[in-house]
Amino acid sequence: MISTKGRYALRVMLDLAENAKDAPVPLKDIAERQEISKKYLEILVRDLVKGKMIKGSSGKGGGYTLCRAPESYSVGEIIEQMEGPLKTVACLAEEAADCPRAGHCLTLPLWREYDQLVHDFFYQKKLTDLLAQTKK
Amino acid sequence: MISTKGRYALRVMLDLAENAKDAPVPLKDIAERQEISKKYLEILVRDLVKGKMIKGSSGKGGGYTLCRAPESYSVGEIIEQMEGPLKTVACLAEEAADCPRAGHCLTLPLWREYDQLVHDFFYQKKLTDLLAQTKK
DNA sequence: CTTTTACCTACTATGTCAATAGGTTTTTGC
DNA sequence: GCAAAAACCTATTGACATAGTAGGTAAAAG
Repeated sequence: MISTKGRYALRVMLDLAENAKDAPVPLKDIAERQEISKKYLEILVRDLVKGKMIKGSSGKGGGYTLCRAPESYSVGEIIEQMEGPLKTVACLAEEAADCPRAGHCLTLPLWREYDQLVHDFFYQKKLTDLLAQTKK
Repeated sequence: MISTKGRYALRVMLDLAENAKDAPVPLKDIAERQEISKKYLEILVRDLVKGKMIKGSSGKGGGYTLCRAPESYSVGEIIEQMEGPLKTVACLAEEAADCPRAGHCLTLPLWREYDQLVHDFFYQKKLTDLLAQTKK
């Protein structure tokens, strides 16, 4: 399950892409538009800043701006920034690399295939693909 | 993330498919082959029995047997039996059907598409598809 | 009537999620 | 230079799920 962290962060990114004219977008406005507690968004946004996906500027007239062009962000990288590696199954995480059953496990190929499917889906989807719907 | 419940249950089903000759397969044997605590497996197996996927018979010479032909079980139904509805995102669960943002949410179509992808993947995969690898 | 098996109830430690609360620093405009 | 507006920071909480463990009862066969 994709948690609110990832889902809200994606909405923040979309909101920034939509509402960035020239000035930074204050979190207060995003919170109101998205109907999400500003306090909670602060936490999420911090992770986005850490990941160099958005940039914050303090003070009056401040707010957040995207670091790159909207079409360059994949949904996958946003989700991974928020929730950690997009691993669908524990067997495929770093720590499980040494599973003694790996050689003959009947289910491992299935998880690999699934993991690949999910990864490809989210990394080929760009921020602008979601935005397109409104612009018509 | 798919939890151990779903993953272990799938392995139990595969073990049953592989080792069912004529007699029921005791859980003790499955636990040893799969290297999973028998005590924990008892809990998982209970859910499978409840879902009418396998049948248990008590007493000496007892054990578990599949209820249907192995090729008729999809991986999806096994996972859903163990972990509940295969919903990848809270927005798509029953309770969230009344989300006021649904009409103009930019992310909802993405989640729908993802959900469909996952659902199709797991429901088209049959138990026998995983088994095939050994039989060569 | 003993052994083997399934079946049942309860408990627990750990961790994550989804927030809330309250405060500090930075920047700009007046 | 000071007040307002914004980002930024630390800590805490309640609820829930996961991944088991423990100890027992019932049923069936030999």
